[in-house]
Amino acid sequence: MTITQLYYVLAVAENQNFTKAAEKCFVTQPTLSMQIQKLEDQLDILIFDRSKKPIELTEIGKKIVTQARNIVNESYRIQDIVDQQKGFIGGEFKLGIIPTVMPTLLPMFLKNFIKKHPKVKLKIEELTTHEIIARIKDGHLDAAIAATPLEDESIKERVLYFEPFVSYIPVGHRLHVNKKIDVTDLDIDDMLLLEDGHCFRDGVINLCKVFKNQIDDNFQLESGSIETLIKLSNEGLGMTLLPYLHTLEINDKEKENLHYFNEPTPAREVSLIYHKSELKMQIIEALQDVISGVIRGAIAFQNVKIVSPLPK
Amino acid sequence: MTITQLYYVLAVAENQNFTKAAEKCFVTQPTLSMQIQKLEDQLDILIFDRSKKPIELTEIGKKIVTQARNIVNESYRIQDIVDQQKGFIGGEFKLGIIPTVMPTLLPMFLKNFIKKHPKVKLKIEELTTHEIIARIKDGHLDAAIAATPLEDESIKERVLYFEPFVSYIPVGHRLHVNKKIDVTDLDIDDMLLLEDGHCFRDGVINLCKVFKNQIDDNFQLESGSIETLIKLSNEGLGMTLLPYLHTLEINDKEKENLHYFNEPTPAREVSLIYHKSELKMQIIEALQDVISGVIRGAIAFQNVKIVSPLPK
DNA sequence: TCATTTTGATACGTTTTGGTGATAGTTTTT
DNA sequence: AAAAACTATCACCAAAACGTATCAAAATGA
Repeated sequence: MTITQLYYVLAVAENQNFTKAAEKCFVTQPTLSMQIQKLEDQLDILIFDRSKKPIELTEIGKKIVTQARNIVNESYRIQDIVDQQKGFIGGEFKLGIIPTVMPTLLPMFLKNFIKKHPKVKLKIEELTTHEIIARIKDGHLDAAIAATPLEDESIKERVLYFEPFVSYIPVGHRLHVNKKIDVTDLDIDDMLLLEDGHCFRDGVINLCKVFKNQIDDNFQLESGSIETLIKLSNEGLGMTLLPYLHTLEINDKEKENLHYFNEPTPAREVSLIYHKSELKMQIIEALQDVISGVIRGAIAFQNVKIVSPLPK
Repeated sequence: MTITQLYYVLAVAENQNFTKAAEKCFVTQPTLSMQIQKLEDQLDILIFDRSKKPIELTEIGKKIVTQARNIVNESYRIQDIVDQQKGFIGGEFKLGIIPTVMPTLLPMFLKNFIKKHPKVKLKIEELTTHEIIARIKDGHLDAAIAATPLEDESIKERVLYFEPFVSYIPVGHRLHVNKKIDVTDLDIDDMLLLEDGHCFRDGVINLCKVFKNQIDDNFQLESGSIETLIKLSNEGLGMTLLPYLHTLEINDKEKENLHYFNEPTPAREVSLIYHKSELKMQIIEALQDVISGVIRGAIAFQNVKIVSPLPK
């Protein structure tokens, strides 16, 4: 049994296809077939059920894949230990970011980070919290930036900042006259929401403390981007909530529609999250340093109250 | 990096000697040297400091060895998963047993176990609790039988039985007239003890609740075996305590010197212990089944009070 | 101090293994 | 029925792993 064989098994399990798996591993398909057969022979079991199309794992195959992932990940840690010892910060690093953080935070720290750590090959992907959690667990992401707390056993969190919610209330809305807004003023029914899947949406819903059995979904305006929410709101279709960093980028005219909350200001907690196995911690810590550095000064709120990003 | 290379590193780290390590791995010394060099080259570090004699691990080498042990152990688990799936109970199994349990318990279950599980190649070693803990942690033992609780994070325990302490009081001793003995009657100063390192000794000391600052060690009779303790006691050199199973094997004359304790009877807890990683659980459970089977009936005490086997 | 032993590294030849390309045999898709 | 997609198998090659013989350095010991 070799680490390579286990790696091949993982590739086939993920792609459900020998040919594609071979490409991902940069070897030919026969190589992969033979190595996996060899492993199966040695263990005297079948890992894959080749009669099913697409290929499936056998019962024991599933258990072996779990353990194989373990071993392969642990083997990466050897290089990690060496890097740590040498103080080397580099190599490929896959970072996920949720959509409502990506456009505002990324420009703030990316150049800084690349300049400070040129040897790190950052691969950044915009993903929902749900996708992020799955990919951190299966090793396809090294870390991610998401709203927390996630309450997930196998994921660790390092808080980066607290980002207050700000109301965006168009002229003519019943709340537009109020200078400051209180959480109790909110009504989920005239609130423009992001599409399902965005944790910011869930945060807003949690904040509104919906007591009704279900949200009235006969006519619920939803959008995929915060930019669109603002435009819809301008059209008089309702108010909406924005993450604080977004409010720094809207034009002066629109800024007049911003209404801050009474303290304690509701806010989301934005964290750097990563697998509990703590692989590539040097890079994770480097990221944390850079982001904390740029965010310091950008957000200066006291007395915030964290809103859960999870659908209840 | 291969699992084999990591295994070689472990062997050298343990033996502090390439030649001996090579023997243990059933390869020649150049093979081992080359593979380790190759790994060191790939990682671009030195794992061993070859200038020291005997050879030493470098700082980073120590970390790598820890991780290598991890990976190698986890790789064994693949075979384990397969065995479990097949219901196969076999292969080499290294069991440690503490000296005060070995002679009484081993004959009771060994034949049974071998008959029931002929494919298991049992390698049994008599070791102190201290040695057992170390060897379970470094993977040289698969499981052990010892007095518990051990309060060790990385070791799991499955209680096999509670074995009462029985007083052995020779004719002429001040307590010989008492039919039953109470814990409060005990005096550490006229008690014959096993040598240092035996957990049964520590159990006895704990039982005696020594309030004095230190045991009077000007003249303290100690012995390496319980047989000897009985003989010394017969010579009038003091009383001693025996584990219950030992009392089943002494001759009728000596049986008259046995005095049981008032309830709650002080007893030691004897458990099957193993690493928390739960490798070879099928065999461990098979062992537990067999031992529990033979012990049932052999010990029928209610109302026992467990004495800690750890030196305080 | 000088011979002997121990021990790790090196050189080189042999065997094993991991890998490729071509192709055959299935199953699925069109 | 033909084409496409996919995995298994075969022959072959290059690289890796391993063994034997040998060397150099350090430790041992007389």
